[in-house]
Amino acid sequence: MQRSISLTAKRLFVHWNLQGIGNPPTVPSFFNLCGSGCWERSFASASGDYREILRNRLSDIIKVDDAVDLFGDMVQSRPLPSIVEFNKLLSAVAKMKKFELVISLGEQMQTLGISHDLYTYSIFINCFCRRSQLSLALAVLAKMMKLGYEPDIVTLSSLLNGYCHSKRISDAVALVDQMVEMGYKPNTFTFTTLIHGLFLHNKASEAVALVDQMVQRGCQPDLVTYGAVVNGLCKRGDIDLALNLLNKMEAARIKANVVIFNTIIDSLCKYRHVEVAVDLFTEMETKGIRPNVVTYNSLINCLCNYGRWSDASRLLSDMLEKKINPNVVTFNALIDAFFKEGKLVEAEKLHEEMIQRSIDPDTITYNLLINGFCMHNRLDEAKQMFKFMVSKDCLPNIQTYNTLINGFCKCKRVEDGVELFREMSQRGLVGNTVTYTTIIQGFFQAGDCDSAQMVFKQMVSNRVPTDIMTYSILLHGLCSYGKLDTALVIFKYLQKSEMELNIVIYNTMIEGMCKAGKVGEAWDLFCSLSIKPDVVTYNTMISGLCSKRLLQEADDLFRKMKEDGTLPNSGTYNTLIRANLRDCDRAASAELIKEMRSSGFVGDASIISLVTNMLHDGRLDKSFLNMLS
DNA sequence: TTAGGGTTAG
Repeated sequence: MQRSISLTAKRLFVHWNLQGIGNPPTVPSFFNLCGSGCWERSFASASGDYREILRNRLSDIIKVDDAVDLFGDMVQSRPLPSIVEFNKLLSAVAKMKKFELVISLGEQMQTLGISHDLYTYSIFINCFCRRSQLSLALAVLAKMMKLGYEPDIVTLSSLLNGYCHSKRISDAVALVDQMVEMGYKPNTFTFTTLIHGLFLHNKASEAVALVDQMVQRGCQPDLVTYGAVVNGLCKRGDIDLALNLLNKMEAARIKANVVIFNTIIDSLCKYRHVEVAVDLFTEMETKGIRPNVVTYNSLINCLCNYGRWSDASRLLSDMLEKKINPNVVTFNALIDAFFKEGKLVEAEKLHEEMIQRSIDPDTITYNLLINGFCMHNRLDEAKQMFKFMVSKDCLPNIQTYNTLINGFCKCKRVEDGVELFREMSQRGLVGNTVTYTTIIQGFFQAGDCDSAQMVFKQMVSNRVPTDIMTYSILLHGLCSYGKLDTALVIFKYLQKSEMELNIVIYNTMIEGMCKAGKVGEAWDLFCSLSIKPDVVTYNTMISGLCSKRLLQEADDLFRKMKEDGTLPNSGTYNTLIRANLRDCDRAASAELIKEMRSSGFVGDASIISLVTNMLHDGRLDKSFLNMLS
């Protein structure tokens, strides 16, 4: 028996070496064995009372501080508690996800000469794996095996988790196969870990297939397995598959819990299937699963986003009736919704109500309030709220500053925005892509092209990542200030880069070229588009052609646009009508006006004044004006 | 005594 175990261990090493891991790294010093056996004093001599107290304290650990205190007492008590008690403590800390603390306590144990056992090592391996320190986990495993401890299915499942979290999904899959070959029997933990890993690496179909394979391999998926799969599917928007799983669970007599329902309901909300979400909400109640505050928050938020106020308010009362207390998330969703509806007073009242209900507003609450005021150009109130936030010891984060900076920039107060940027940096917050992009836009809007370009240069030299928004704002700014050549240099660089260009960028360049009179170049770019033009692209190009009096070409493009399924808008018609009027083509103009009117659009101010002028000098007759109104 | 998943707000 003993012989077969050590043989297995050896094969395991061969396996890892074959996988190219090489020799496991050196074990951290604290894992070196010292004084083995000498601390293996049992609790036999300790009084029953003491053991009872220790057992109670171990099972009562709720906070990290409790655990640390208990550890201090344990290492001081004589005789020392057994390794079993220490393991229980470490396990409790690991469950709080304080993996670093677990490692540090292990280090202290080693210093004190308390040696580890298989369970202790398994806990460490788990901690290193959860922290994505796979090499350290492997080092502990190597040490452990050197000491004669054979990894069990738990140890290996932890390690599997490490592979899954370390971009080594194919190695993870291979590890499970290897485990089977070596006589380990994968259980629900093993499979669930791998399924979760597959989702993490975007291998959803493999993950779903593995659920069925589990059954074939004599392993029934449990609630946790289904939870992992439902979550993975919902995140990708595969909600139908997630709903199918609910049925599968029912068939397997596994009762879904509220979190699983919440996950699906929230996805349904996000993917705009509100009615299905509400139905599922009713269904869970009939199935005896009580919705909680999260369920209500998802639905209320979604209904508010759709402007379905009465439905949202009905749910809110329903929630209160059922004695489910709204929390900070509920209030945040409502505050946001009120601001978006322009109900500033109501939003502020909600903030007051939170305080009355002793629900502490958090950073998100303040960010929403600040953003709400900024959206409605109430900069002073926004700034006041910012000060209030700071006075309440709620630390502003990068988003708080970005919101305020954006508010000031939109009001053409870019200098105030820059001042905030300085303040932010003094607080140790580093500007991100949004911060720089906002300020670049602010300078352009304030007419300061040079400063905008300077900020962009600074952004690049500070290695702040640029994104598609940065470039659309930069190119748009440069083009509108007549710096087409500079814009072209950047645009050509972008075309060669990895960045996936969107239609907005192309629209900007086509517009810039047309405005600079280079309609031919714009046309070439338009013809070379590898993505679908949108209504703005067509309008810009049509307008460019019209500016060169290429009315036939503009009309051809107008037809092509409709053939391609792009609906013309008010801008399309107005551009074409204006051009045809200027060209004195009354018949074409009249035709277009008719079509425009039947599509529900009207002539804009420039058309009206153009027609009026033409009436005065006799180029048009009165019937034209009648057609327009 | 060791291992697995998951929900809400900007």
